[in-house]
Amino acid sequence: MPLRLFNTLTDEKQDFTPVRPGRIGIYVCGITVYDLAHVGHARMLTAFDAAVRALRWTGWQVNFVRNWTDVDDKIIRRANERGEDPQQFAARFIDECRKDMQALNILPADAEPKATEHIPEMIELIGKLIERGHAYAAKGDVYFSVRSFPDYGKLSKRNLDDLQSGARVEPGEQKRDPLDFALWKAAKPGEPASVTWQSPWGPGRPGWHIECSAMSQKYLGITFDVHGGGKDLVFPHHENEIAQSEAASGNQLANFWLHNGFVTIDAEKMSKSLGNFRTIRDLLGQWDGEALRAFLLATHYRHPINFTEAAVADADRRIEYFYETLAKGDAYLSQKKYTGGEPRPVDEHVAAFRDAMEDDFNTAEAMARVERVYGFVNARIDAKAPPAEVAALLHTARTLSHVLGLVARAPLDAIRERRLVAARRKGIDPAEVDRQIEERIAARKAKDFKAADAIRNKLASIGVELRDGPQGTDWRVLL
RNA sequence: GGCACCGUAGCCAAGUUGGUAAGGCAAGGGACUGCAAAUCCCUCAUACCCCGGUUCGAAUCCGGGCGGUGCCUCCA
Repeated sequence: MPLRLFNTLTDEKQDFTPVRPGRIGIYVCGITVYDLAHVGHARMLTAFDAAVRALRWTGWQVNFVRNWTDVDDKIIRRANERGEDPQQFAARFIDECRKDMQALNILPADAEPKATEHIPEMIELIGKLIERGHAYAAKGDVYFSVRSFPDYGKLSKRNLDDLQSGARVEPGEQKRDPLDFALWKAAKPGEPASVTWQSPWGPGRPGWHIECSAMSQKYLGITFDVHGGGKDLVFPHHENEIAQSEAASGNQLANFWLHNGFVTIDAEKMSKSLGNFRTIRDLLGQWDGEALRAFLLATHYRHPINFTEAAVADADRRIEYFYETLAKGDAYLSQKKYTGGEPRPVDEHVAAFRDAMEDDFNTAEAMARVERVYGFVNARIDAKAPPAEVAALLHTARTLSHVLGLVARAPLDAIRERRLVAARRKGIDPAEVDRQIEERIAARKAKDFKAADAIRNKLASIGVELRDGPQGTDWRVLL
């Protein structure tokens, strides 16, 4: 099956055709770093990470660019409030964000350009726009003249007259038309030197949109394959990028535009004003990073996801099931002294998974396919199937999970780590649990099942579940 | 007001270039177990917000409603 992608530009699912055969250039608008990243950022990161992994796995040579916006009004304001230099402030949050990304198993992009490191490219692009009559300088600011670009609105399906009514001019702005937007902002009194650059129009700093036009062109060329980001960027950010890039070059910016849906909380968009804002960091204190990732991948990237504890718990259960199955499979093969070498994946399952991912990155469908494979692993082990058969299924489950960026750890390590996270969430003391288990083992040896059951019930009441097996007694935290 | 999106079982969620409803959770039954848990097997939507229309055939297309969300200002 060919790769099919839903394109915001055409509002339909289309067969993908690359600019250059076998290669895909992708630019995704990253994060503006003025605070810890939230679950919405996690969704964007996870969606495009899974997409890139899937593309590589299916044989595409991918050039993936994800930028950092490290200069903007909010960064400057926040940094000022804390008496910190804006550049250092932004750099600090990039570091914090990278920690979160690691926990979510997000791979680094091929290039992660920062806006502040591409000021000359932006100045050059702005110069070209002025030259071509699409932009004008006014008292140290430079604005893009929206009316000079006839295609304006083609991505967000808006017409200029509708926009006109809602547009407004901030005090101090020098716009000729309220719809025009800033390419360059003159430095204001008191702004730190670290966020002020010299330009032909005087000292200042770039507007938000121009960085993506400049950086995407630098790393991916004039017309590239895929441009992505959150749905809220469609207007005005991506619309403005298109206007800048296409007005400057006369060519299409990107052939496919992909936008991920929002994460909502209690069915409302997260926002600071509503106070329903959840940072990744906050969640990682309670949940396993892979469980969060699985939660985000369980819904198609374009649809909204409603964040609930129950939904994350559900995803957590799946990750648990995956690791338990891997551990059981590994144990089975080693017990059977299996030495069949590198097993072949099971074609049927690989094909079903691949079809799902190539259908507009349908991770929900793909997850269901993977789960089925784990189910087969367990079923065949229970049926005492030949090790070679189990090995093939196990290998398939692992491979496909890795494409989704799941199950990255050694099973036994993961199970132990996950249990600690869960115990912390529930306020359970692992050492105390171990002590009680010792007591119960003694009771069971003495055939005092009444005492043994009493201990189990006591532990169950605080959310600890015991598992008696041939190797002794193990425990898990109930969700 | 303009522009998009969404409405599928108790819950979550695929399927929407039409062909007769994936999967998960929960629930019930069974195997296994000292009892459990884990695991496996079986059952679980004549039905896809409502009303019309097109069609041999519609959850999928068209029209009209109802309900919800987002964007139109910074926002993943």
